[in-house]
Amino acid sequence: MTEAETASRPPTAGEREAYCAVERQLAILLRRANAFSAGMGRKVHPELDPGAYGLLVRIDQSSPMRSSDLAAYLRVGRATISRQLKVLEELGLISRSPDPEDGRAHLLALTPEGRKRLDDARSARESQLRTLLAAWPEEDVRLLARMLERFNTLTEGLHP
Amino acid sequence: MTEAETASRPPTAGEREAYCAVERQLAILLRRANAFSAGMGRKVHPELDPGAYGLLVRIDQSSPMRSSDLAAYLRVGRATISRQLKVLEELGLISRSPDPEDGRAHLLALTPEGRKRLDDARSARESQLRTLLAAWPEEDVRLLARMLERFNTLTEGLHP
DNA sequence: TCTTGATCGTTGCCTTAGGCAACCAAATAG
DNA sequence: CTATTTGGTTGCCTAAGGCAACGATCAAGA
Repeated sequence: MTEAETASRPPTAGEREAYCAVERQLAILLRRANAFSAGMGRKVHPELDPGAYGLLVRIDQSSPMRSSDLAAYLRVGRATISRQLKVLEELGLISRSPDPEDGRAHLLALTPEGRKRLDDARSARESQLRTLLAAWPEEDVRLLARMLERFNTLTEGLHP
Repeated sequence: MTEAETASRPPTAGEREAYCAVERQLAILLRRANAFSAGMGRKVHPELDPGAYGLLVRIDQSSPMRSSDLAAYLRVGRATISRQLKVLEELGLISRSPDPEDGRAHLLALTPEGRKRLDDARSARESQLRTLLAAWPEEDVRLLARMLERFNTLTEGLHP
């Protein structure tokens, strides 16, 4: 069956039930996200707040990058990113150098201190997650990661 | 292997990689959660904001229930729940009747109007999700739901 | 070349969600 | 009958994010 057919025909009862289940579980997860993120990063250096963590991860993956790219990737306005980057720069975790090819833009990169803090935070979060998932076999952990990744990929190409 | 053994021995390289992958995908999902929720509920009646939706779902599942149960379930303070319930009551979507067995507590339930709005919101969100997941076979959608449910269950028994 | 429009980043002002602490009323222990 | 605990509400605070406005820069066209 093609994707177009899948999108155009009415859903079967089974499909409706499946979508509804995803929708319900996502609602729970997203609703608990705050407390969850807090628990995830509480052990880390307190100045590295949960919000900053996501920025550092992405900068680490794709530096050098510009702040508007970061905003688009995280589906957040440039204003939000700008404010959070200012804090990260004041803490010495990132550097903003002028883009040699575009006088308006700045290029972001982790400082050595930023990389160290990011590694600390990452292993702390990983350890929290390990505690939580201790009873799962490794294949299930991998499967969860793969399903989440596939789902995240779906939201990649949305640009509103 | 028992759960205790799993929790106590050091992780293998493969396991570390698996936890790290889950951690990374969760970070992306949670970071995009705001924009995602907004997109999910934008089509619904605007007075039914994304935050209220999660409350209505839970009240629908487990009514009659008390507001402190709701707070514990969603991992937020009683204050937050109280304020949001006040709005929902003013909109006529829920009723708060005194608990006959405990003079301090109130029992929450959906009003007919609340149920109607919830059904509208649910089917709108379900439809958005269907558009997003159109290319997935039904088994994969079910699998995603099941993995999310299993993960959410892990956070059920946490009481900080 | 100069002008017009688009883009990058920043800042000000606003709303919303949520936490903490104080409080009241009701229940329960002694 | 007091003392402590618990359910719910409210006041005050912070953090995150959106929108709009702005300055600076780039790009395209007359």
